[in-house]
Amino acid sequence: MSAVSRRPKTFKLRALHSQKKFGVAGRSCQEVLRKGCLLLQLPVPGSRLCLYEDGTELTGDYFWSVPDNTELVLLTKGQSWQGYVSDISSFLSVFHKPHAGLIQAARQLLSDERAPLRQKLLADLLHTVSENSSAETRAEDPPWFEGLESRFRSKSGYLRYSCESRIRSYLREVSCHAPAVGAEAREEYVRVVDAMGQKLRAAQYNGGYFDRGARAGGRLCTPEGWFSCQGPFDMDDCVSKHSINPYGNRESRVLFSTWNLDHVIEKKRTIVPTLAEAIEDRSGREIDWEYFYSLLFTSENLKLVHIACHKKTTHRLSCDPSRIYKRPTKPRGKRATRKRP
DNA sequence: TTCCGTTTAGGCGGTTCGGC
DNA sequence: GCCGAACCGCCTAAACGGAA
Repeated sequence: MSAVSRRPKTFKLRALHSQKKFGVAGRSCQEVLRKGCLLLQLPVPGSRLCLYEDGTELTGDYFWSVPDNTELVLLTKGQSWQGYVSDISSFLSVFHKPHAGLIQAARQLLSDERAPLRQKLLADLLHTVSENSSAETRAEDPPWFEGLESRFRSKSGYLRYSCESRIRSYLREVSCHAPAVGAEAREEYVRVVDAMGQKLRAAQYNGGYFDRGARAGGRLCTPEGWFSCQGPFDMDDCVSKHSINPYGNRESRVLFSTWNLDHVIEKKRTIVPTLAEAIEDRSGREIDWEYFYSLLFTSENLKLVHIACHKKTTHRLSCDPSRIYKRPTKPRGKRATRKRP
């Protein structure tokens, strides 16, 4: 059947970033394009049609295979359209620096909304855009400090404290294990714990992990205070892309306390018993306590995870046996020889 | 008195293990 | 298989004690 004898194909046509749609019919791509340009008052040279759904360009071959009333976008020279993705992207860009009127409009929508899904989306949206993460002091953002002791005067200071507090509790737990260590090894165990304690104090209990003002590499967040979930202990990444900015508002601050610093190699089941056993069996060798320090207190073995990514099952991971004891230093005067692999 | 570091008590939710 | 106890993984708020 020739194109001339066929019934015209119908489309819903719109210009880029316009919500207004027009019905257009035609027997060829060129005819629809010509009519569309006339209707939308756009130049025909350089213009083209593509599917609203996914941005596929409508060509002559493809013309008759699309269903009637397919939605099209008319693009002029230099314009592009990737489908729904483009809509979501422009929607998000509006919220990057939201206008007060937009927040007001969203609040109004939420107050009238009854559908749970839309309520949830609007509430989440408002929660996110009403953050005041750039504020740092109590004077700049009093609601953020609600319920906190008066001694906390800055957000970074409080979050630093919160991290220090977590790390200190790890040290305490290691220390509490001393009575379980054999009498002969106990003294050495206490000495090792003391050494780790000194190093921790010098590092200010690694409180910088939660401090957005800490140097890059020493913190787990962006300079704005955004933390991303590092995923369960047995995965490289967080599939759900969890993220949070506890500096934003009080609710985020409270919610952040449910995030965990998860030991990849477990503290109580593995690291502490391994350390105790290594000290008991050391027979003259020197414990590499800095290796245990890195496992217990540093991001080398700690993952910041959303509560849903915190797996409480046994991790079944063990310490690296080659790093438990310090390597003996080679005697002076003899040149070290290297074994070929 | 205030500040600050540390300890204690308690909460939640998970797994493991042994008795029935 | 079910149930409860014990244990483990985290966390916070409140209390405590020493220093400024």
